[in-house]
Order: sequence, then structure tokens, then C-alpha cells
Amino acid sequence: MTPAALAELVRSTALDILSDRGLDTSVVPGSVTVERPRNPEHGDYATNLALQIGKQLGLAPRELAGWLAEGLADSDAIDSADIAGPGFVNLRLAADAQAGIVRDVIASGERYGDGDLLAGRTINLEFVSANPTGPLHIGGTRWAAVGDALGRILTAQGGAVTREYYFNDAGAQIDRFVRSMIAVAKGEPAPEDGYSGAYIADIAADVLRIEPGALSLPDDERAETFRRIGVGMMFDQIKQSMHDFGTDFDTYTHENSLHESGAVDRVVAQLKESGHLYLKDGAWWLRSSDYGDDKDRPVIRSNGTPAYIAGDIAYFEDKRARGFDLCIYMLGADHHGYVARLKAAAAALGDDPDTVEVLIGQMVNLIADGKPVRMSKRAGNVITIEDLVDAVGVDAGRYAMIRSSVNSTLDIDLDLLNRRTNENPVFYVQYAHARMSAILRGAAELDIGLTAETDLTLLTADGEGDLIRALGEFPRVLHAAAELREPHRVARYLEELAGTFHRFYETSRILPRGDEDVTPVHRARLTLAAATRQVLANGLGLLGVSAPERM
RNA sequence: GCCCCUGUAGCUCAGGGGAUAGAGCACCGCCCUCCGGAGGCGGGAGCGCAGGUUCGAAUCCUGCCAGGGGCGCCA
Repeated sequence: MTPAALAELVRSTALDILSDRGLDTSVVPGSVTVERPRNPEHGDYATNLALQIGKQLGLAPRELAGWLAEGLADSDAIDSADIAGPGFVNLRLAADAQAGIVRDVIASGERYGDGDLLAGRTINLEFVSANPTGPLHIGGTRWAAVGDALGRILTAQGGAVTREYYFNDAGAQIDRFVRSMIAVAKGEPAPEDGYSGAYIADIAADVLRIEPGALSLPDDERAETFRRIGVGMMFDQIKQSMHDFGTDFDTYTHENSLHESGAVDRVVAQLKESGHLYLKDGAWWLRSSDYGDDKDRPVIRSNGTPAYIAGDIAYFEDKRARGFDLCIYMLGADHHGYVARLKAAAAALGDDPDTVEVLIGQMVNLIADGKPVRMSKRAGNVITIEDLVDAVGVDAGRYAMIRSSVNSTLDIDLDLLNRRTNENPVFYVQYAHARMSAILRGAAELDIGLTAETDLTLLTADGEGDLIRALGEFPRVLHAAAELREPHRVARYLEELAGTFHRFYETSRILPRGDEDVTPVHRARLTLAAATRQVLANGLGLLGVSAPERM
């Protein structure tokens, strides 16, 4: 019996008890809390339902808990139900009900853990969207890993997810990028406000290789040539880096295309007409202060040119026209001020601001010699996605990015990367998977197959029950990770599961030793190992991290 | 000044109102006749401060302190 089914059992039992006694059943929440107590003496599961609703019913929680325990104990799935503390009901599952979790994992296979939280939702997930003026640095790498994992998690909950990258190939930073390339191509120093990394020289040289006469073109054509080729190359490089990192996008939208197609002009005209923009000091303003911004923001500058936000409004309109009912934006903490603007844009277009969901992630700090260092292209200490992958590999790199909440600033220790240590917890998880793979190989050699007839009620040892119940948590973890948009929950769960497995492995011999006969207990443990391996593989897959058979 | 995030073990971090707050790393001590020791067992040590809500607060609310980020007709 899965925890979800158990919660439903508790709920229906409570409803029966209350209606039998003529009490108000509406106080029972739609979903009842059933949790795994920290202290194993408190049972396999515990519910606080009596504590939650006792007061509303005017009943002592312990009395209510007593009725609940009595009712639950009648179920075949429940071995024991006891009142504890101020009104908890502690539950122990019957062996067969617990075995049902293992059967469930084996039967569901790769789909074990999936849910329908987001069934019917059409979701646009925009992440990274780094400017194409340089290689993807380690900050953007965080979103590449977390965003990709989130996309997988939302998909596993039934969401129709489109991963999207917004490519800012318009605006002032592109002009600076172009001026920087041209200056370096001419052998001059990069402009004061420009970009000066070594990659600029490389790209400038590549532009000249493709268009040898580029420097002698008239100013306008020269800039356009460098822009077209240089930005295109930068874009390809970023795309390739992320692909090598295991992150691919479904759609790339170019900001420039929104301007060139007239989409920006159209949406601005529409907003002027509908009164959502107002004219002040010669500029057209969006009422973003209605949505938490500290002031309104100009959409059309007084010189008549569109501000950055104009493109974003047109982009949102474009997303909605493509049928998305939820648009998620993953932005760095340095863009948090943009939340209100995006919501105001949605509202101005007549949409519910909740259609826009902005996830703010904190920055990635570089630590060297135990102290934070500021990344600077000028100082030449920019750490790129390639640097990270070269140092620790894709799996450890992705895992390190994902396993912390995005609300926490992330410290990446340069010395650690340079030492290529195996301190990353991903190895702990992967090792558990490899270990089980080895056992299953061993079982195959001994010709021990997994069969549906295996008696899983033989799994009665503490370590075995712990492991089974840990497997049972996976669907709830995925549900929470999707609902809260927190992929790190999956990583933390996998670490716990791997630990529970390693402990099981120490105390429960899986394969027969030497010339021992194969017993039903061996078969049951082997099935449990196979189920655990499946869950680890499913979880790692959601993080985009490999589940190796051997390490 | 205003807005967002953070403050939990020596360090890096988990912890969706629940019972005795966890993990990894580091440190100390144990465990290999047999399934992979990249493992297991044991040990020490902690919720920034002050109020409030609640049967119950690391978690929710308010204030303060400290750190990071942001407040442009830049993007």
C-alpha cells in the first residue's frame, strides 16, 4: 500500500467515524497528512488528523485518535494502530500491504513515481536565456542543470512542457559585443564598456576567416557582418555547450525576430489603444507599480525606440498565442526586479498574472583559497560550463548544481574542482546503483530470475522495511518537487534512498553464498534490490544524471 | 530608504507546523572467510536575536542584527 493509498484510507475511515456519530465531516481535509515518523518506535507511518480537527469538533484529540485507531485497525492493510502523544495515530503496515509497494515499483518500471499533478497543463519553461555575448559561465550553468531537471520533473507529472531559450540578439549589449570584436580585429584594445576576454579575439578571427574583407566594408555593413557572424557563432557555441551538458531546448526564440516581424510594434499599438500604456515625458509607460514594482517602467522611450521590456511583452504574447497556459521564467537573483514587470505585462494583455510564474535563483559564487572571488572577463577568471565539465564531468557538475535549493547562493570551490575529488554525493548514489547492477548480474549468472510469484512478505527485517518504505516515498517526493518547482528534493531523496540501500545491503545477504541453495528470502531480497535500482535510475534520469551499471 | 534571497554541526547544505533537528565532508574509534569498502557501525558538536500565532515553530507572522543580490528612458 502506497502512502497515498494509506492517506486515502485514513481519510475515508475518519469520514465513516464522524458520520456514524453524526459529527461534521466537512472538517476532514481533502488530503490527509500521513508521514513517516523520525523515530521508528512511532511506527511505519503516523497521522496527525485527530490533532488537526479535534478542536473544530470540540473533541479531545486523543479521544478522536482512539476512534480512528480502532477503525484503522480493522483494515487488512494495517497491522497495528496506536494512539500516541497528544493525539497522533501511529500505524504499522501489514506485511502484504507493504510488499505492495515493491510490486508497484516493479510493475510500473520507468514510470514509477510519475503522477498527474500537471495533466492537461501546457507549460512553457524558459531558462538560461543567457546573452550571446560570451560563453556560458557557471551562473548560467546552474539554470541549465536545474531548468532541465525541472522540465523532466514537470513532464513526469503530466505537463506538456516546452523548453525554451530566449535569445537576446538585440539591444545595447550586442552593439558592445560587435564593437569589441571589430576593435580586436583591428588590433585595437576593446572599448571601455566592451568585452575583452580571449574568446572575443577568437571569434573576431573566425569572422575574418569567413569574411576576409569584413574590416574594409562601410561602417554599417561592417557592423552588420560582425554581428551576424559573431552572434551566430556565439549562439552555436552556447547551444553546443549545453547539449554536451545534457540540456537541450525545444524552441529558441530570437528577440530580434520579434522586432523584425512587427510583433513588438503590434503589441505596443494594442496596449496604447487599450489604455494599458500611458504617455508621460514623451515616453510610454507600463503600470508595473500595480504589480509590486516600485515604479512604472517605460516601454517606448521618449526617443521612440522600444525598451527591452517591449520585446518581452511581445514575447509573452507570442507564448500565449502558441497556447501555453503557464509560462515559467527562471531568472537569476540580479533580475528579481523583473518579476513585477512580467506580471504587469501579462495583466496588460488581459491575462491572469498567475499565468506568469517567475522562479528566482540565487547566484553562484566562486571560492578560491577559501574566499569568494569575483568573476570578471577582464581578470580572466571566468569559469565556463566547459571548465566545470572538464573538471568534474557532466554527472557531478549537474548534480552539484541541482542538489541545493535555488534559494541558496551556491558556492563552487575552485580548488575542489581542480583537485577532481570524488566528494560529490552523486557518486554515493551512483555507487548504490552500480552495486545493485552487479548483484543483478550475479543473480543472472546463478540463473536466479525475478518472478511475480516471489513472496515479498518475507521482507521483515528492519532494513528491509525501511528500504521498502523509502521506495514508497518516491511518488510523493516527485509530486512535491513538481509542485514547488524544486528539483533538489529529488537529489536529496536519492541520497537518502542510497543510504537506506547501503544499510540494507550490509545486513541482508541478497545472493546465496557459495553452495547455498536459493531460498525464497534470496528471491524476495533480489526483487527488492531490483525495485530500488529502478527507483534510483528513475530519479537520476529526472536529474539528467547517468545511472551507471559499473563505476 | 525600498524590494528579493539567506542565516541550522568546524565546513558545505537538507529539513512543505509534528514527537528525541539530519546528511556529506573534516576529526576520533571500530567492521573485510563469502553479493563491488566509492560501503557500514559508533562518537562529539547546531536552529542569528527578541516577541507573537498554535495543542505543537528551524518551519508561519512582526521587529531587529548580519551577509548576498537588486532598485536606469541599460539589458
